[in-house]
Amino acid sequence: MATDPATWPTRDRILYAAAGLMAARGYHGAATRDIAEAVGIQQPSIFNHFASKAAIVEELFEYDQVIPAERAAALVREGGSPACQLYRYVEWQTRWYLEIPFDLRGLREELIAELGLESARAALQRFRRTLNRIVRAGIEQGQFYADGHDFLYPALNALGFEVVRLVHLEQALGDPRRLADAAASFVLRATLSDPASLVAVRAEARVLAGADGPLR
Amino acid sequence: MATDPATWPTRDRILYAAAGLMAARGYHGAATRDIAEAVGIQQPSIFNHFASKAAIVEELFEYDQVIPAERAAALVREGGSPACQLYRYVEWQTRWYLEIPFDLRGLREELIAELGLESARAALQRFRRTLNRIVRAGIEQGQFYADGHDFLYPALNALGFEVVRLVHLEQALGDPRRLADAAASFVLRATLSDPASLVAVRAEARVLAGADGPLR
DNA sequence: CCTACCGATCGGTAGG
DNA sequence: CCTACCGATCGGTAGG
Repeated sequence: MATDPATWPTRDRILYAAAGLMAARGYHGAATRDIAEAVGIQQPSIFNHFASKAAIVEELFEYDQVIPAERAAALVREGGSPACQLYRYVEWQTRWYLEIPFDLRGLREELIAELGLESARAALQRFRRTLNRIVRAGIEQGQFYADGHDFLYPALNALGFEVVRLVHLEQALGDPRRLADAAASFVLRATLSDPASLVAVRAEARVLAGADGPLR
Repeated sequence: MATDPATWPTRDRILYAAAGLMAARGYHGAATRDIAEAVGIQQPSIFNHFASKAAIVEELFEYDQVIPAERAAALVREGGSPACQLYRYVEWQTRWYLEIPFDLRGLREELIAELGLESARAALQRFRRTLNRIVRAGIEQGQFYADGHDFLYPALNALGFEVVRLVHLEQALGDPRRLADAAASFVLRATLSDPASLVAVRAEARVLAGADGPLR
């Protein structure tokens, strides 16, 4: 997809407009007429591209849940210490939300159950399992502080949210890699039993990722 | 307010039902008819207690923004090191969300602007200023890691969310004070330039709070 | 706190 | 991708 939404195919422009409006006013607050107006088409034309309003959201959850869950699982398969896996995931997540053009903050988890979005539900479950596995292994091996994991999942969510917020404020973000490292370091400082080992974790991650790991 | 919502005055039961439904389906997804049904009255009767649907939300923001902002400012006035102030605020916030009966997760910040809720807007601004002051002082004094503050505000929000989620899952939470300490410790480990100083920060907070500080 | 009801807006369909 | 339109539901009012 090109960087300027105005040049995109209608289908993608619908996704883009829907995401933005739902981020501002929530799923029920974003009317299909508002979405159509932002795209520059009439409201019923939306249903030539999507079977329903829920189908638009389902596709947005692909970016917000399905792909991140797959990536987390892939990073675990690539090995490394639990802290290294966590570091690499947060780093990847940050760069992911920086790269995609959609504002996904309107995608509250409750929508998955309300709209019956099966693939998103399965992805969320998979992601939580993967994260739990990393945390449990890290605690067993003494790499993670034993009590910190209660807040890890919401902390990850919050960092994702914050990155999206910063992107859509068009704030000066600086280098994506620097921001990704800052986010991952924040999480790991809160989680590592020995925060001084963060330097070693970062080095381990760099080796595993190679000099210039691709985003996807 | 008693612990069983069924025994409350109608006005409070409207607040309780509205909060719960908005947490599940968002502001626009929670219809006044749904709220009335949960309360056990007819839909138009709601407007005998509140001038509008927005007025219900405005009162809920009192618990979610106005009171926390006041408390943060009060804690700063009570002194102590910046880390101590931050620790005490997170601890208080956790106990606050554990104590109040409302599920406030439907109160997205964007609602404040959309509905023109002036007191909530002012409180949010005040809270952010207070938090920035603490963080700036902590960095200047070398107590906080200089790069961590980007993620502090969203991290605080996330912890609040998570506590509310745990409460409404009716999960075994154990001692509120233990959970409050865990939340505050999580934030401070991510923020302190020397995480080992957390023990000293905790001790400083205990002295300032006295043996048994009241919640309000 | 109720019944009766209002105009506005909702997601979606028919048919081209 | 459009116009015309549907039944359902929305927040809120009138009047008791």
